[in-house]
Amino acid sequence: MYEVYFHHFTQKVPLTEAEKDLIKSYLSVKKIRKRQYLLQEGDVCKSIAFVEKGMLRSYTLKDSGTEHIVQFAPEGWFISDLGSFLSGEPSNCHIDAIEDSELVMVTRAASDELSLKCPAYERYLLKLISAAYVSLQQRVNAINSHSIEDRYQDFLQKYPDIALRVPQHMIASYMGLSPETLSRVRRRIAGN
Amino acid sequence: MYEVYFHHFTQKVPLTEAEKDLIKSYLSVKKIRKRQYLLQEGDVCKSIAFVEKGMLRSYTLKDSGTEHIVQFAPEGWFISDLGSFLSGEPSNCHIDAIEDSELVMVTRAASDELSLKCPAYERYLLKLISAAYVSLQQRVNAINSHSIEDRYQDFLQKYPDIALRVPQHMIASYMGLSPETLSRVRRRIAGN
DNA sequence: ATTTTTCGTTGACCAAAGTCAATGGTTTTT
DNA sequence: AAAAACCATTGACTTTGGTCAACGAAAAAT
Repeated sequence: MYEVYFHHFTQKVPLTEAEKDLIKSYLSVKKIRKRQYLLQEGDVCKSIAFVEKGMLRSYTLKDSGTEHIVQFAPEGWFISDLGSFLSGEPSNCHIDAIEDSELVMVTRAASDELSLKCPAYERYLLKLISAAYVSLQQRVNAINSHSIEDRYQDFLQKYPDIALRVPQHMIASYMGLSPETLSRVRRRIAGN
Repeated sequence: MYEVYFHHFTQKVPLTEAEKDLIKSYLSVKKIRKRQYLLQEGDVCKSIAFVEKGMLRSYTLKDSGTEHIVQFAPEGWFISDLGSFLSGEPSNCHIDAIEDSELVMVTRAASDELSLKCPAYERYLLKLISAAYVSLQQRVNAINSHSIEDRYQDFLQKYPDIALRVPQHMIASYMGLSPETLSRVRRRIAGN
């Protein structure tokens, strides 16, 4: 357990064995089955989940019942509703497992205490969130300035693993498209 | 000088006078005139700029020459190309001043050294970027799940100051719309 | 093994947004 | 004060993507 987590961690910030043990004492492990919720709309998001194995997604539901996928999280990624996690307000999104998964969980309390006791942990968090911010900003910019053909091809190139493991209508939802439109985009790309 | 900066800072993280002085010694001030560049495509982004006064924007240019505004930064906000700042790679966006502005600048080297010497500084950075991440995520979600009417009204409500100080075609660009479309949206909203 | 459900694709049609062009009002520059 | 540049709006037309409905294939449930 924790292999993927600490591998990811030490890629960003080096750790002594003592620090590793300290951090470990604040973590917990959670297994979750496909289709099971990690968070439901209205709950306060109390943890950040790091994915050791499997894949999760977060999404919002419109009144009409339509899903809008915010994020996919395969192995080596984290998932949470940071807005709710940081503010303590109820979340307006759902998180569930797309595959049977294993997670490393850090609660808000644990994270705050670790931040004080262990500068390396806070540094890791900063790098984690900075990277997430940068990639979100690229996503917004692509939405505003690239064709959906380009955006779909970028998605395939950037997340080939996700593309293979997830049904296409979820990718459409992530891109803000109807499944029919994504299907037509694929045909156009294939046939040239 | 630095009033707005430290006001913003201490809202998020408390500071002793000693810490304040230490941090001050790593900052510098920059004045920039309307239309002047802070960063151009191809440059490496070497600083984070905090806006004391005035307003800046970051944007990308498509081959066709069309601008796509990534972000506005009025007083109390920071602006940078974090991707380039963190990686040291050349930026693919421009930053310029929409109004005559005064900035507090932190270079990458200063930021790294401060992070080591002053935990409060690193904590501030974490909060700053976390907040930016949360608001970006809300933006992506709004793009994928709300009508442009709703998005425009949200923009007006969330950033009334920006809406008043910036020409409408820039807001259109920020929202990924043509100026004509935004104009029609406004008419529809007004006349209902 | 058979029945359901889920998925991706396709067609026909409709609605939304982009493009192009023109206009008139501001603001800036000179 | 006049000229130039910029800006928002509007109309006509085109393109793009959404919606609805149907179909067949594959996967999951029974």
